[in-house]
Amino acid sequence: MAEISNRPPPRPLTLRDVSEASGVSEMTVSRVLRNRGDVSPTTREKVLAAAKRLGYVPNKIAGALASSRVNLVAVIIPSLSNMVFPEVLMGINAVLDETDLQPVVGVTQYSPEREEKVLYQMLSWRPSGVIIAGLEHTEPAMAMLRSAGCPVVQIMDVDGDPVDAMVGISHRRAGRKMAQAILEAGYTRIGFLGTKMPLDHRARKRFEGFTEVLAKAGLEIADREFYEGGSALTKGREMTAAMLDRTPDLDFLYYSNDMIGAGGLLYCLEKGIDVPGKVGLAGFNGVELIGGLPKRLATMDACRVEIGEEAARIIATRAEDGATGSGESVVLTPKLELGETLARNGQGPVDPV
Amino acid sequence: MAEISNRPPPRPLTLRDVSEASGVSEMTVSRVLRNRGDVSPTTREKVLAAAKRLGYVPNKIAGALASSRVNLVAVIIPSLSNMVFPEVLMGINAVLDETDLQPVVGVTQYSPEREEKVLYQMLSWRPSGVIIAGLEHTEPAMAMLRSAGCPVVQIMDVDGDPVDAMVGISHRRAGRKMAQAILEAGYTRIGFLGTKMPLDHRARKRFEGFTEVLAKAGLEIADREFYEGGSALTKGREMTAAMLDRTPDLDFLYYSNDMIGAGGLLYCLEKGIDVPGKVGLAGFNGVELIGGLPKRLATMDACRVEIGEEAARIIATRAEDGATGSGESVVLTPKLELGETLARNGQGPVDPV
DNA sequence: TTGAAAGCGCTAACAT
DNA sequence: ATGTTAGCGCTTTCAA
Repeated sequence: MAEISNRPPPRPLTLRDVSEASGVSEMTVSRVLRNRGDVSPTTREKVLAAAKRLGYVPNKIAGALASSRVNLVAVIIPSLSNMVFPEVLMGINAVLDETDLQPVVGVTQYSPEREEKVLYQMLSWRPSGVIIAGLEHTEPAMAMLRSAGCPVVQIMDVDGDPVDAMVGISHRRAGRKMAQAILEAGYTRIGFLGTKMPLDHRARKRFEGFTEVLAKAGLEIADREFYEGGSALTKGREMTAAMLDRTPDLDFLYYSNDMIGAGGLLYCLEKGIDVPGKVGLAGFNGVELIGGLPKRLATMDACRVEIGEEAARIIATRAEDGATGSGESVVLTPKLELGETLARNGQGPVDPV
Repeated sequence: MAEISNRPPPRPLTLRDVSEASGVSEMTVSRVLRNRGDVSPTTREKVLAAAKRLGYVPNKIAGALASSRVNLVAVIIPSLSNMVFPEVLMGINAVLDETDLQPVVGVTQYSPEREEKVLYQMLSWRPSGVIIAGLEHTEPAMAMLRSAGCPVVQIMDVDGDPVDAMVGISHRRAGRKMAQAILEAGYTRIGFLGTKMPLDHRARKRFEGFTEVLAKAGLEIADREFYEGGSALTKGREMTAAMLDRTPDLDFLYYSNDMIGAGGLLYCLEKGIDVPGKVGLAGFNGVELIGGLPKRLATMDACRVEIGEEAARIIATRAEDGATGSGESVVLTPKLELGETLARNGQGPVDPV
């Protein structure tokens, strides 16, 4: 029996190895492996067999350099700990899976400096597209986005001007709509509970829209509470307790996200507080979890998965078309869901916004 | 005033552009930009200034090809919709952030075929390391991992043999420990509720460990219920209702994850069922959310963040050392947390496992 | 249908 | 401390 070495070669295999093993030129091997150009079925088989037998994995680095085509899409998001962003990623994944594009995820922790670094790193791979959360960036980051040389889609927010394309919802409008619904239901002593995040522009815009409508009605936020870190559900509980203790005459609590809202809801139910009779509650995001709570929390869907899908679709389409389009703008409209925690005296708002 | 064009150049900038703009050789520019070798402070400044002024972003594709060094780490996980995996990613991110390594995430949707494809894609970028969930893979995937030519860390599970390194917990042991704790607390009519996932080997192993201990005590699972898709919290509610309805004499419900457990807990509390007196409950994972529930659910910490950190640390260390180590095996021990839902007659287990 | 030559933009290795 | 030369492993382009 001839001696056959099965040890994996110490050096990664190259096209040349496949070429020699199949007795066909490197060029033809390359053509077979990429399904480009005409190759006779016989040759094709020979090459495929050799490649498989050797366990050849093409080197995309070299391929990308030679063709200046890279199938990577840079995705830059602030965080992974808030399910909102993994959900956006799911949308992106779902669409890119149909193409040969690969998402590469960078996380900024809501830090502009980290965002700048991550963006620089990603651009140095010359990706086929950039999907980045938000419209606000440092000046250097903006400069990089402008001269990225590939489609750039800014997501989640549409209150502002994009560098190129954008996909998202208007958080200012979301805040306004919620305020309107609350006022129409007859609530007037309203508390706000949210994150202590000066750099979360979207939360800020929602808050601004919210207070704007209150102001028009001659009202102000009656109390407010902010948190940082920790389990959102627990924080929601604690903040709610603190606030109702401090300002007992509040009749509505507006939470900047569903998780703290859920915590607040559980707290109120435990304390036997009549929701939404005595106190109404609302959150933001429309997370799936709400359906499993004892009462469905009022919320507004942030269209997370859809945003990811649309953004990916823009990149994918431009990649196919050879970068036809530009400046696409997809404005999604979050649905207001009253659930069972926003309806005073059994009467909900009439026709919000 | 001289005419200065500020339009971004149509062609991406190269080292050569910086070289010409600064009057220094390409090689020296390269050295400055990578902080390699000795460069006089004067030259250094000139180069840095030119690079910044032009907005030069190095091309890592070319760099990687020339140096055969790639700062990418392939991370392959089954899903993003279960917070477990984003948490692992957070651990990986936290550690890699200290290095110049970049994680690239691939999602398999628990499909072995997709896993194979994703792995192939990632390996074609010749990453500096692979972090992949699980010990079970298709034969071709195993072959790829074996000949990856870089560190491979299999995570989450340690019940089996790794290709190279592994970091995780023993799910079989976790199942055993929980069963033991339940039996010691005096529960005997036990129902199991979990996902309908033949490909979730870790859930399967927990279940096996669990039933193994029951069997030794002469017991069997008294009822079982499986689900697929949908909101875990809601499913937990529904399955619990169905099971207690069908088998009213159950005194314990073991859930394969905390989210469905939380749903079950909320349901029981609403129905006024005495927990843990009439029915005890336990989940798995140790998610943060548990702290915000009306009663803390018994669970077992799956060490998610820590697993990510350790895995990343192995890759990072080997990347520094020039691949010294090999075959590292980190076995973490999940803490059993009895919470407030596993203690019959106010008496918890004595000394589990 | 196949092959040969010439780079892609950078860095290793060797001058100087 | 700086420059020169020769590739890295592929694909593009042109030729046969």
